[in-house]
Amino acid sequence: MEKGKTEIYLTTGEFAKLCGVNKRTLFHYNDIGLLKPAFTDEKGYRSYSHRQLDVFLLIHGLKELKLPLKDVRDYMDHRTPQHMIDMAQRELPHIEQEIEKLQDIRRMLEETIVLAEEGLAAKKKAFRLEELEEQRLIRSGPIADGDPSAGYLEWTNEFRQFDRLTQSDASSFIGTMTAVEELLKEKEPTVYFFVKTDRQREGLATFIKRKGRYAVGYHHGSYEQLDDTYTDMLNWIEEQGLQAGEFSYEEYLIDDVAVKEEKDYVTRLEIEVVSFNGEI
Amino acid sequence: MEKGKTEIYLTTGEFAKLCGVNKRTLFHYNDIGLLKPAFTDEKGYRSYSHRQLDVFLLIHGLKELKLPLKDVRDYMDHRTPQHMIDMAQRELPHIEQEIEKLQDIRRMLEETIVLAEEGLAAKKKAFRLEELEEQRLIRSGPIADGDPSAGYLEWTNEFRQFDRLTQSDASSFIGTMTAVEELLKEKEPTVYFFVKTDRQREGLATFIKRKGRYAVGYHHGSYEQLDDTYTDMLNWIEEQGLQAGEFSYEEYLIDDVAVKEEKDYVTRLEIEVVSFNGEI
DNA sequence: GATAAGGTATACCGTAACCGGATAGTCAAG
DNA sequence: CTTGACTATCCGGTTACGGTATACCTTATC
Repeated sequence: MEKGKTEIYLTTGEFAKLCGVNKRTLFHYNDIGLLKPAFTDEKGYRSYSHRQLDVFLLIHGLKELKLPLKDVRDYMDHRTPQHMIDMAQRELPHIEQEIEKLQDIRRMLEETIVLAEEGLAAKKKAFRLEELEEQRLIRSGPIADGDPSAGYLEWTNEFRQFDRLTQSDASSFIGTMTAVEELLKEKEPTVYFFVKTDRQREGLATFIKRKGRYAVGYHHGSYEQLDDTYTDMLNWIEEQGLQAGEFSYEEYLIDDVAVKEEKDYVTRLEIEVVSFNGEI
Repeated sequence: MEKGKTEIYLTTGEFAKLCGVNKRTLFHYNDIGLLKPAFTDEKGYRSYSHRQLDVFLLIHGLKELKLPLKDVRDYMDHRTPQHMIDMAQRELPHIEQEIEKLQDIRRMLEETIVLAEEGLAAKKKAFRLEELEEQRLIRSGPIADGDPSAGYLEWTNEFRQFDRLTQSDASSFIGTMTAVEELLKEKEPTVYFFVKTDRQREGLATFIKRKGRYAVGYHHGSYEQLDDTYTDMLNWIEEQGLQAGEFSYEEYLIDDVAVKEEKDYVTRLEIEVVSFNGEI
């Protein structure tokens, strides 16, 4: 029909299949003036050129990068090779961001699995000693009793602000630590929030959790009863001829994320331990 | 207030900021029963627990993986540690897929830039000789004159089907090749579509574009006039005391994707070249 | 050449996942 | 005790589609 070069024309259905989308999507793109068929015959039947696949793929890719179709259309309306180059160079960094976001999600899911598995395997009141490695923590300031949310918000703001600049390898899950001597006092103990991290971070308060022996146990159920398990653990430490060290740590293995009821929560407790002679 | 462990409560605005989303999103999640504040006071004021951030991040992450919120809610309604583990393990492969999709888009944008830049730099009718490396192509069958779309559709179907299994390092852009001897005949020449690839692929017809000397030139404008440029190029080859080889190749540097009008298209033409004695 | 199967365009309505604005109530600081 | 900044609720709007009904068109088949 055409005298020029090979041009292949497809019906809406064929082209939609080629693009891997619903036919309605192509109608929609036509309606908003984003991608029109190469031509439409007198009966209203549309014909897309095979070359328009590239255009569709570009649109589809930009949409994947969260560009609103309106913006894509604005580009398409004024497209020139230079605009194209500029736009592509503007968008390339967004791809990296999106990939890093996905990697964060992957880390979260992987960690969630690990925590949930440890929680499922946790035996009640079975305390033990473990040699733990040094661990770098990003730690909040002490959470005051009066207005705890102020300190928390301040810390998370700092933290997440930082997090958005330099991509984090930090765990997404928050734990808490407490001075052991405050654990069983009448008044509320001073606690610190932390997340684990691998790297040193300039400008964020980090804290080194000491390498050494820890008593490890699991608390099952509501956080209200944590004190009981702490008491049991401290007694157990004494029975072993040992002495509690400076800090205790809590990690929430199974919580809101994995179960609905508080009674099913599982929390991992660690208490630093020293021998009676005071050595670590 | 609470006698148990440190629990921090935040207003909707604070929690929204912590989550990095609009406050309305939290209302929405409440409305659809996905994430409810830890409690609501008698005046309707909501309080979210700081621990609910994890729940929000899980929801947000799953949404990023294109899981409908309805499905997320179904999970949340029946969450158990085992369901959580199963779900996370189901979703992890999707993350890889999403990442690969983004990498495909990156390749497309990068290639688009390269092509557009070459197109912008292309001088009209300035032919030259280039030594080109061997290039592996995934090539369609000959596109018949009678019903060209049949062959094209068959090929792209094979190709894209294959593409979805083994992740491609193929270029997204399609070129064409033609036997030189058919170029200037009266009837339509037989053309083949191709995409460049690096790897060998079992089960897909590949073709090796020969290493060697090529005459290279650019055609500006509509594809209807390609014949003219081909004629000029073939004449030029003769003037150089050379002879055209077996195949010619077309790559579309600037087309629909980068400009609106056919007159601004730029196409790169390559014609295989041999010396008069018949050597390559 | 009639028919049936399947494909097409138009029109209208519905959906998911929000966002914005108006209104009215609430709270904290000076 | 007022002022400014927050809060909840209600209503409607937005984006990017998807479903369905209707009527028309095309192709393969008998």
